[in-house]
Amino acid sequence: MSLKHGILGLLNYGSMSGYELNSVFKESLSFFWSAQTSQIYRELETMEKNGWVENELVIQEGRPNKKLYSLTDEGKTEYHNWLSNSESDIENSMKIRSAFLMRVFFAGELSDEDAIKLIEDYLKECLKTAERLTLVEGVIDGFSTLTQNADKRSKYWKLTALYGEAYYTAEITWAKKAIEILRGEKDEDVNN
Amino acid sequence: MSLKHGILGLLNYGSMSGYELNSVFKESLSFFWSAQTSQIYRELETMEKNGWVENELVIQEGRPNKKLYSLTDEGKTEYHNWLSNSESDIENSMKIRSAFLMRVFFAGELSDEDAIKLIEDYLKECLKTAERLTLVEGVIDGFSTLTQNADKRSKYWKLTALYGEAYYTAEITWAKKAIEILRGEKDEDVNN
DNA sequence: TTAATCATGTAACACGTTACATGATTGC
DNA sequence: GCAATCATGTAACGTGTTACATGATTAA
Repeated sequence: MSLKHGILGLLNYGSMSGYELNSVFKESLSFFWSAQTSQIYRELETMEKNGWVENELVIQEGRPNKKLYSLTDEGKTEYHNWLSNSESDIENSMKIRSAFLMRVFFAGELSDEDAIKLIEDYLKECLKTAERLTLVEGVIDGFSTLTQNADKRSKYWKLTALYGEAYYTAEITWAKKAIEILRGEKDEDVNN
Repeated sequence: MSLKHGILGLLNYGSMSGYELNSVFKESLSFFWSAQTSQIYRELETMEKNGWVENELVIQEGRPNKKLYSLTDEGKTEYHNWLSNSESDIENSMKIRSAFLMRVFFAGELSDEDAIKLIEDYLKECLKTAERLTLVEGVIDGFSTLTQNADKRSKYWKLTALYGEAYYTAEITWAKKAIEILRGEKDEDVNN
């Protein structure tokens, strides 16, 4: 149920329309929880049925009308319960889900060259992503000027950025080592 | 579509019933791609409609009859295409999806103590999981004696285990550092 | 002889993805 | 004046999760 709680968290910063929510989501939470636009609109409807949010229709000129969503008291309660009752999601957050690793698992079916190329392609993407990540701290500083209580919040935002760095560093280290191992074994074969 | 391809990969080792597939899946692929029993049965049906697998009903005594699934030529083709056309899934494998990180992002709403506890709980789970992982190499060695061509395959299986070690090591390092940072700032506050 | 678990699945619902629709406004 | 994109969504389908059903066999 994390998309719902991500939305609650953002609406807790202030009321927003679905469109704005979507943009803010993509600039912040999408780094560790991606979601399509259509999904956000659907979740908003469900959350409204749950009584977690309510909306006010804002009539606009020259552009489509919008629904300004805000948290209800029930929504705030739900949000704070989710935040404090840690145990629930942690087990799920332990799980790795990677189609790439599945391919590595089956890479014995490929030639050694193709297997090495597979990991090299992954390494390249990781390097790219890691580089993009260095820009995130800047975004955080920019975003934090938009909200009150910024110091306390941005401290935690930065911890998630730090996580990203640690994560991709580990991916890169592993990929390099894997390639080394595979190349090493290949050369041994050649020498025997 | 990775569940389908995981199933193709396992059936490529030999024909199996849904039940056996499920067990083998849980012992091997579930480490990086979890799936419910019910999902595996459904995917098998879809894959049969796609012409990727076919099944033969085996009548049994004293226990339920079973459907022995095996790959068709089309299924083999699909499997090898998936294995070699790397690009497709790599972008998706870049994505992090973690409800835990979402909580960290919003942890500014919590007291410092509760925020630290959140990360400590995560750290504990990571340590547990990392420990369980050391058992995996043994499982791999055991499993590899069951199949032909074991050397080449188990080399890649071990790379995925190596990945797991690198991954959880990074998580643990990050979590410890995060706790240190949060504690450090707390103590500074006390001293000012 | 009762509880666990083996071996097979089905049904319903929640969540995620892809593709499309509408009309205004801005940039070239 | 034409293309891009802003701002709002809907519809259909694919994937993942939860809960349940059946009857045999094995272990305490």
